[in-house]
Amino acid sequence: MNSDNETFKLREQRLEKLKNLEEIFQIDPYIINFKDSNTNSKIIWQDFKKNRLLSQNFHEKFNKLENSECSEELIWVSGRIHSSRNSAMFLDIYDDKGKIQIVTERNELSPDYSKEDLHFLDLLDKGDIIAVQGFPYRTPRGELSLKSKEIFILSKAIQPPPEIIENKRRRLGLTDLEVRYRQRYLDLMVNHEVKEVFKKRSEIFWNLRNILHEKDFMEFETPVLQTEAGGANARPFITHHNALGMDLYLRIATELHLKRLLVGGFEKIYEIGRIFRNEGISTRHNPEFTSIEIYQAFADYEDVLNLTEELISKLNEKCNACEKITWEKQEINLARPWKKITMLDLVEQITGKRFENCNLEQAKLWAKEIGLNTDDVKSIGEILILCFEERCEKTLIQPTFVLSYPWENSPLAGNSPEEDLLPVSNYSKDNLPKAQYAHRFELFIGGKEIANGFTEQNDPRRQKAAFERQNKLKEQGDLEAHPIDHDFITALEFAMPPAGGVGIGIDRLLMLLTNSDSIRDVILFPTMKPIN
RNA sequence: GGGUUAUUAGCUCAAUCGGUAGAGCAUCUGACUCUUAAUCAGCUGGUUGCAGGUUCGAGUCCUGCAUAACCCA
Repeated sequence: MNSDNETFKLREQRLEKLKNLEEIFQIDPYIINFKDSNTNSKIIWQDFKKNRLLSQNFHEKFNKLENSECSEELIWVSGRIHSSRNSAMFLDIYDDKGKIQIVTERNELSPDYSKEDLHFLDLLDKGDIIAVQGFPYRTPRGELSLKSKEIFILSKAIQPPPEIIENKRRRLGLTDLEVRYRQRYLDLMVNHEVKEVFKKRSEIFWNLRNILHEKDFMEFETPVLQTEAGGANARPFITHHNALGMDLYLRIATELHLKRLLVGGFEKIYEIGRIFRNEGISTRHNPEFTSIEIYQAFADYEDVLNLTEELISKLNEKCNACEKITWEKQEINLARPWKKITMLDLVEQITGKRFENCNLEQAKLWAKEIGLNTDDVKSIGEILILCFEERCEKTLIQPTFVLSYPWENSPLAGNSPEEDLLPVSNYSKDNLPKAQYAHRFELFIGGKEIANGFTEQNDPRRQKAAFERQNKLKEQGDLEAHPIDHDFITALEFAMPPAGGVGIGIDRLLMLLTNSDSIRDVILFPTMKPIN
């Protein structure tokens, strides 16, 4: 990352060793470069590929060896040198599954390993990737090791790795967050628990697909490049298509295309995909993140609510031993069934105000009593949402489904008000509909939104009205308001079956399941500003 | 967008009131065929994030910039 003298020197030292390997030992330190004429290297490489044992299998297979006992079976292992003790007599190498100690005996390696007062073992460095052929052997002190017969450098490290954690009490390893995120390979190389988090990430994706597959859901991919970015309220990224000579948006949701598939006749579908939202970066927000959206035809929000509960419970079973887990120092109990409460009741519980059977003036007065600014608010529903977001969300530590959202911020959900059928121009400040509730839920755990689902709006007239209302907000300067998607309205006009849909933020779910405080700890390469 | 804090050797960190830039580990050289944080001896290693300013003198004080973390909107 920098070009300091010391870094340069360490690099030069290693390049010198590399040169010695090449010139004195006639070894290519990147073994795949062997010449076709070099049959020896070719045979070694083929034999290694065929007979390599992973550390896990090595330990299982030879676990029975007694202290000082040496097996007669000749095997191959490989990995990165993490530590070298006693002039390379003991090398700890790590492969994907764990550690193997290599025991080398200088004098017993063939004469080829010593030339011109140089010993091959002295040209090995921490960070090098080597292959070792040898005999399984348990040292007198009791560590299962491999006694080397042949050692080959597969790939020489020109830069030293960061300090490797050997002992959690004393060594800190790589702690610089910037280096950990910018050069994640170093983080993975030396911080074993980081690797565990990302193994869990991979397993969760696998399990998610597996569970849905068993329920007859099909996975599809819909476009990332779109002429209108819809399906959510968020600012999109803009990109440019050269040949078409036009700007395109990166998607902010997968929703509207998946619902087109419901119109087409698929009944149980989902997409796991990358979503891009042009907003701030924080411990809970990365500009690109991964969501899963699931749609089920001839169903409603209750069906996908139950599916959500089942999915998250099962995923937790797969990666944690217990239903009681810890997140951000809070104990969270994922035992089912999870709490369900309407937004109206919840706001009443927390603030003592029930925003029902009242006019807008009264509602504003109550909101003011709670200490909320209602200057820009135009309806009771919006006040309710404000109270919920400002006063209630953070209190939802245990899994809670919040039900019945005001239609104002649910433009794609079913059960929109009758007034939606009126032309938009009929709305005026004094003629806004009273609060009415969409068939919608959001799941909160640890005070954070994890999932959002609803019965899908399938009335093209009401959907169009909702879009037009959003578009009006857009014209008034709301950058996150939903654009009108005429093509989607057309699709609805061909009739979409009643359906339930849910979206789950997978990165946040992973934060929960892996007890991570920052979204950057569950995303391999989080978005970072370039240096300079 | 606003506020707070941080940035010193390859790594992890010290440096009192503004007064010679320091340690451990790593690297390197050697000893030892011994280990598991191996050990022992020795040598290296610095434009203190960058650019200015104040001062006899700045790692330390001031201004700006860069990056990051945390908090707020």
